Amino acid sequence: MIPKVLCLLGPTGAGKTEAALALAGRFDGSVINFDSRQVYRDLPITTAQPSSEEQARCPHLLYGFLETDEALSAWSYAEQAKQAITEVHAAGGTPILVGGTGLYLRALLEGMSPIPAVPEEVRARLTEEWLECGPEAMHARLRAVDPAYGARIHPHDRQRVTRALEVYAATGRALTHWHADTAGALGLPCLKLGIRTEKDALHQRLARRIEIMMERGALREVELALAGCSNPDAPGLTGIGCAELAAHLRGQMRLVDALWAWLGNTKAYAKRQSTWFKKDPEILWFEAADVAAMERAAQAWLKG
RNA sequence: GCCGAGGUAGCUCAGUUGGUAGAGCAGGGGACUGAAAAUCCCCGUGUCGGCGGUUCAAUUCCGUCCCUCGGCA
Repeated sequence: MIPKVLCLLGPTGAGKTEAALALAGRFDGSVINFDSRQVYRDLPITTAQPSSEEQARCPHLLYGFLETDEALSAWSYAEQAKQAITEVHAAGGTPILVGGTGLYLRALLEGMSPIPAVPEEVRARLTEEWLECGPEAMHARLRAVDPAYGARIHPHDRQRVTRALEVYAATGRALTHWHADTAGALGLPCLKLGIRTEKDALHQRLARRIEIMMERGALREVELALAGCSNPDAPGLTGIGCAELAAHLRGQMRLVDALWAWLGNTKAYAKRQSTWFKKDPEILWFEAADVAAMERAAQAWLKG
């Protein structure tokens, strides 16, 4: 039997955690994370992971399980999330996906192209070449091997240009060809519930949330994470808030400026998330506080 | 009161050897297939402090006034 999955999504700070607990209580749910930063063990405060009290109220999976210097690819995330869904379903619970990383959710529900893992040294070499040759030359190389993708991607988009080139270097196939195939889609029935918040209200919540994080020891948390990690560019340290506090701890920024930058970057991130989710016609949108309406929608769908 | 330094975009500032001005941040919109809280793209008329003067033309030069910040009294 194929598990029915609930999904709760929306921009950061919209109130997903509270709504998730309500849904979990109602439908015997287990919460499965799809947020790319809440996976880091040493940064629970800065990444706004549910507190231990909240996590005690129902099973929580895929939170805080990675070391700061470990990266999590979308593919790898999707594999682990599938496993988690299977486990929850086998135990008779309702899987509830909660998070805000659109790419991870897409990878899980719709699959990705079955591209083999690219050796680390290939990526390292291309990153170096980017620095040596510059964006225009690298983009010209991309257009030569994959004109279609080159036309879609801006020359300055370092991450995508080097990614396309590393896939070509490692597999001899253009990314456009790979994208014609997808694999790993589960065909899961999934009800997507979106939390929408009025912008000014969201911005106030985000500002308040930063204050709370500071009260809970965000600065100390980042200090310890930095101390415990030899790589200053580690994936876990690139999260919003962490990067700004790290700059302050290194003496590059006054604390007030770091907090201000943190808020600004969080707002911009919330906007990027909204832009991503806006394009998904499957999402049913709800006002932040209207948990009852979400429960009704979920109830009707789970029965139907 | 005197001597300096300033007053230009919401903020911090650049600039125009005279031809009505542009960066960063903030704000708005968008892209997105294994780094995604990542990585990128697009969007700038503002009495250039007020008023006079010189000039074909002043935000720019001159005068004067107002305001801010230092220093000296």
